[in-house]
Amino acid sequence: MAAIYEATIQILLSQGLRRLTTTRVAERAGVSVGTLYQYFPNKHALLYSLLEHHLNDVAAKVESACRDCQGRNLSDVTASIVHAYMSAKTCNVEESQALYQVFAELNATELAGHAGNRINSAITGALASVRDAHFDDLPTAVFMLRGAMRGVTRSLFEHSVLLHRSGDILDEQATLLCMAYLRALADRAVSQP
Amino acid sequence: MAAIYEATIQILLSQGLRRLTTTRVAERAGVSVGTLYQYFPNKHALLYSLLEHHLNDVAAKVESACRDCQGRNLSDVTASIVHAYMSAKTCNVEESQALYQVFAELNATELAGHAGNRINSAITGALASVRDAHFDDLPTAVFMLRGAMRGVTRSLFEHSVLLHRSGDILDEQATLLCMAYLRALADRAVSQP
Amino acid sequence: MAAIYEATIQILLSQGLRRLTTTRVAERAGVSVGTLYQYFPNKHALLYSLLEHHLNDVAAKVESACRDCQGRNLSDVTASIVHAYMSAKTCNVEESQALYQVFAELNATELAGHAGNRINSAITGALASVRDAHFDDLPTAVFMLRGAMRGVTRSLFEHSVLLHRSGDILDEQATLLCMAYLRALADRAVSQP
Amino acid sequence: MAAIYEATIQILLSQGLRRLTTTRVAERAGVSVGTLYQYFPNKHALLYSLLEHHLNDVAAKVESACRDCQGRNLSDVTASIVHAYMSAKTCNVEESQALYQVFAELNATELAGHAGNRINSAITGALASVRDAHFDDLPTAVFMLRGAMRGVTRSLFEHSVLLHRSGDILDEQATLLCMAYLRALADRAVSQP
DNA sequence: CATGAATGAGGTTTCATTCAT
DNA sequence: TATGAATGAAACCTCATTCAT
Repeated sequence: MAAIYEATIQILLSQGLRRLTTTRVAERAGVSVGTLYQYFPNKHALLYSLLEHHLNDVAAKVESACRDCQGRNLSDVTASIVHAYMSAKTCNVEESQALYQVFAELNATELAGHAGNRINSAITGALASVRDAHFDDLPTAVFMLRGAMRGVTRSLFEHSVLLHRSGDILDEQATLLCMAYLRALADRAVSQP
Repeated sequence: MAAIYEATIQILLSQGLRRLTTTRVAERAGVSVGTLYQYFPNKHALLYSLLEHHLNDVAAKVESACRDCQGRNLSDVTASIVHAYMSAKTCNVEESQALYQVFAELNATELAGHAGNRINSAITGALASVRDAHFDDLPTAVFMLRGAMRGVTRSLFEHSVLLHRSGDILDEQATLLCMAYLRALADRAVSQP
Repeated sequence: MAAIYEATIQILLSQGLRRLTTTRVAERAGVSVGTLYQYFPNKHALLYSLLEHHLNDVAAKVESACRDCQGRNLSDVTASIVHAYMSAKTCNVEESQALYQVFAELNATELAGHAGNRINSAITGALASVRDAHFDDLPTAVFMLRGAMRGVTRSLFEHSVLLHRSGDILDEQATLLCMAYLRALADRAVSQP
Repeated sequence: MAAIYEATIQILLSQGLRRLTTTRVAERAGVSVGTLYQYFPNKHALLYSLLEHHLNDVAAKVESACRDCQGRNLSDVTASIVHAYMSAKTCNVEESQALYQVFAELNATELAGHAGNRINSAITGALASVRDAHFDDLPTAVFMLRGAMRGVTRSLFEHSVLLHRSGDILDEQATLLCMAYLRALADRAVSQP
């Protein structure tokens, strides 16, 4: 089954979602179509499952990072979250990249919903525990944060050249982006009681 | 031809890219398939053209906003850019939403490349003209900015509920996000000469 | 479309329902599969339509015969009905024979229902109008009559040799079968008031 | 093996011949496909065997009834035969009903041939032994009789409501149908020597 | 013997595209 | 120029059958 996942990703990258056929996946995975259909009831389920795994991986990493930085100050917490998110996405570049197509095809809202909620909760918890800052409207803050990280990551994959650019610049910039925003939010909360 | 574009978007929204067939588009547009094929050499060209229009629209609006705020201070420039980008995306919600699928399907890098370059240039020019701030690494700053705006917008469309939320909160938050980032960058440039 | 019907019947006879594929039907009909699917939304619809036509033909012939013998005596009416039914089935031997398989496959109850009701009504009307006999329980009589004709016809097709046997013997025997039954029923009704 | 037969019938009734797969049969029977293939060389053999059993059952019951009424008068003999046939079919409603599909699929002529010959011989013998009647053309008489019983029974299963109707009416009517016919035949033989 | 994962030919259906009218 | 019936390659999926365990 790992072979099937792997094959799916390879084809997604080399031929695109449009040319991803169950037959081709099976062939590349070195099994027969019939075998593929014993693991997944249909093509949709295969893609769904692949995406689910990926999103859960990301969610797990973010959750873990958020647990580990509970109660620290804003700088540490933000850096942890951003790093966890971005490295989860970039540690397996091919997979991440391949899945963007799948995400658009599947009505991914539902799927993103589950993993998305896990991420939301984790980040919300972490931000609420920050020692040196307070946020009035956490849901909005978290929404903006995720949007920003997501967009930056997505753009990163499109300009794949940048991926190999002394890797940490973007991580650092993304942290700066998020931190500056959160600090601004927190300052506002203080000055507008 | 406007009818064909319109029909394409309708079908994209109601049936998804997967079920978008040239026959269905023609039917919905009230013309015959043959006619459709006189305007567009093939299906790909139709989608490509649709996306191109959209991206050029956005680029044009951002360019216009950037021209209008040349030489102003950071707050004004940032607010202008963010507002131009987000309102360009949200003024025609259905279209924007529908096109996400197309964007993923087409190897959009090429396409985004052209309109993308226009946007990059415009923002770069605007930021360079800002009176009260200076940026060492403009390309990176612009890259981050676009990524952030893009991600926020994308998330917005997925949680379509938020679209109807007292409209300007997100615009305002996005501006805050971008401005805080740019200010932080500028401050850094000053203190690390 | 006539070519498609014809091809379907040919294949049903030569290869059986099991080997009847849409591709084969199209090929034999001299059209492409695509064309077949422009006339019939799916395989089931093709078979259904074929069967419907046949059953309606039979129903029409029986109805016509029943109209023409209104008010005659039992002998004439019975002979007319039996002859109409059997000749409707035997005038197009191949078609009738081929359709037995289809009838079993489709949950034909529904289909037979419509044409079946037409036949029932026609026969009921004819029997009610018979001058020299009266029936207490017409529904049952009609049910038995149809069952008998049907079974005899069916057996006839299985022993296709008999089809070429001085054709009218079976028609005559079937008439005898039905008439004897109806006469017995009528006599009973008289003697058991 | 009884479990396999049973499972086959269940699936035939619940899903239809089209969805009857060896895997499904095995699963429902609580064995593995491999095991199923140790009892039956292939799917066709399973269905064939099932049908054969059924037809032999019917044949055996008719034969038995015919033996028991040797030398009686026409009424008794006819009633015996009809009752034997119809009760053989209705004692196991589900099985009978399920097998109609199989009968149509298999080129049943061959199969029906064997059991059919047994039934033919039995009925022929019984009719030949009747004390109070004589038939010139026994083969035809038997052919008609079987056809009539068969058609009535088949219709009965299609209108499954009727199955629960004070059970014996149809048995009685079928007897009436057959007896009237045979009596008419016998009378004719006498008057047309 | 029993098992059931693996096979892959073959079936149904869709759809981009053409071309005679 | 506009039409839309026809095309047929190619997609998804099923299932009878085998064979290593």
